[in-house]
Amino acid sequence: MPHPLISKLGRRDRLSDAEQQILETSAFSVHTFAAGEEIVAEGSTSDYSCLILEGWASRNKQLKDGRQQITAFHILGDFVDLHSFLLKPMDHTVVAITACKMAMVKHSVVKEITENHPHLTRMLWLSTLIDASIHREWLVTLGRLPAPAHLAHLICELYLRLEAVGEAKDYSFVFPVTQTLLADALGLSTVHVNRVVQELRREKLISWRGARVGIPNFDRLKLFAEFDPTYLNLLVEQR
Amino acid sequence: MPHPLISKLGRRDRLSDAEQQILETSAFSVHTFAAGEEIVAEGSTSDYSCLILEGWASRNKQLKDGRQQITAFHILGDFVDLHSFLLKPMDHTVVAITACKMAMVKHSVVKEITENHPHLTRMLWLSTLIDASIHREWLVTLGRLPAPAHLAHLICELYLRLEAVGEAKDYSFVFPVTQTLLADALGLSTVHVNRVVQELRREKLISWRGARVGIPNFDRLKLFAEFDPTYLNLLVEQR
DNA sequence: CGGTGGATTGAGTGGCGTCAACCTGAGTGG
DNA sequence: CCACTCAGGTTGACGCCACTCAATCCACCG
Repeated sequence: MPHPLISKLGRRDRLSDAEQQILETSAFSVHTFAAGEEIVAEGSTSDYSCLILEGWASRNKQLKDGRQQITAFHILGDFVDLHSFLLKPMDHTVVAITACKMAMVKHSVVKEITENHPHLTRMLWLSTLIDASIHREWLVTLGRLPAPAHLAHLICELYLRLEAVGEAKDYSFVFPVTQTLLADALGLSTVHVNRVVQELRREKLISWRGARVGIPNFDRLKLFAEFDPTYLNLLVEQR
Repeated sequence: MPHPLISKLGRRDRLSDAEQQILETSAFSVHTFAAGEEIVAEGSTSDYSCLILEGWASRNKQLKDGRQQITAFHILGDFVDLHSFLLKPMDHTVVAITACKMAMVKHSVVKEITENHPHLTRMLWLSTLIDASIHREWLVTLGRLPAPAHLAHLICELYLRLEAVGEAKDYSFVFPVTQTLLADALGLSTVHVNRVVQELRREKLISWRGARVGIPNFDRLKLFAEFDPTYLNLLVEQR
């Protein structure tokens, strides 16, 4: 199987063989983390970044009273904390949602890429820009959409992102997130998330049994969520 | 006076004389925009980016019903849409809040920097990473803080950012934003913003007369807002 | 001196929070 | 094979934060 970051970036621009080669050999080791385990601590300064080979992770920011906000969900091929290459110290925690296999890449290797491989540098830069673009979309859905549309929007996004890396098809995917975590991502209470999930089920906008989410009619869900996939930059361009 | 982007980046790492020279000569022209004018349209694909030399701008995303969410405020030295260098098409609008003087930089110039000036490339990358870090902090304040703390947090952030580019001192700054715009940034209604502003005034956490905001006791405001400036990356580091 | 954008206020409503209980299914150990 | 545990999902009662609608006030300006 192809390297997940190569597939992910390859959806946005063509990578040369040499560039693919560099990415394939960039990791110095592969670590496994258990579900719930902290992968990167807030306030830490590391000299490597983590790329997901398997599993789901999230970026969390804690408040003083113990509540938290999830600012991103990450899946196969995501370079979760690539920004820690330049941003120090980390402004948030990275937590494994499921068991995760992560490729660890030294910052010195990233730095070497920026010194000698301008196009590949731009592609890595791009991947952090897409993260930022998703942050902006989340700001809109969090700030302005009612809770049901907000959840629907998140499901549209995750489906397309998963589909782009081959982890979803036929409008169905494995969603290993509890309603409690979902509440932290949507800025809601657990109780209200539960009611909103039931509403979407009742309206036949989604099905969700166990860990599997299904979307009976993607266009209807998109319309309901005012979802426009432009911000995911899923087009091949010269970059 | 020094070039504002040089001051901004210089707060995060040392720039060589050659790098400063490149930034100073990077603009192909300077444009002026009137207050309220659209600087960059959503959905457009331009071949240049804009750097603020004077004034305030915002990034806006519209909903179908005409409501909008502001995802960022930008001030002197901010490279507002540098990400459009790699991200196409634009996922949001850029609007002038006040009259704005903008330096226009061709993407071909940025690309040339990525080909030949790795450290400067990293510094430009850094500036987009700081934007993303601010987005994440906004997600937390929007999702989890009550409205008064949310507003207080925004005021702490803007004060420090303005102070870092010499546009604020002595805990006072010009804030040329109407309560309507503030509502769009905070994800609130105009009416409620008004009540929240009055609450902060009543509690003597801020003063706000005309366009000038004052902070009588920054530590109290920080505490009230749970504000921690780490995410602004205002420290000089090797990057 | 009327027009206009922005700030302010009041009344009524509803989305979402909190608290507290209860249900369900998967895993575990006797 | 069944009692027990426990995480996660579900439900009800009740209250508040923030919304909508609508009016009014104020400063500035042509």
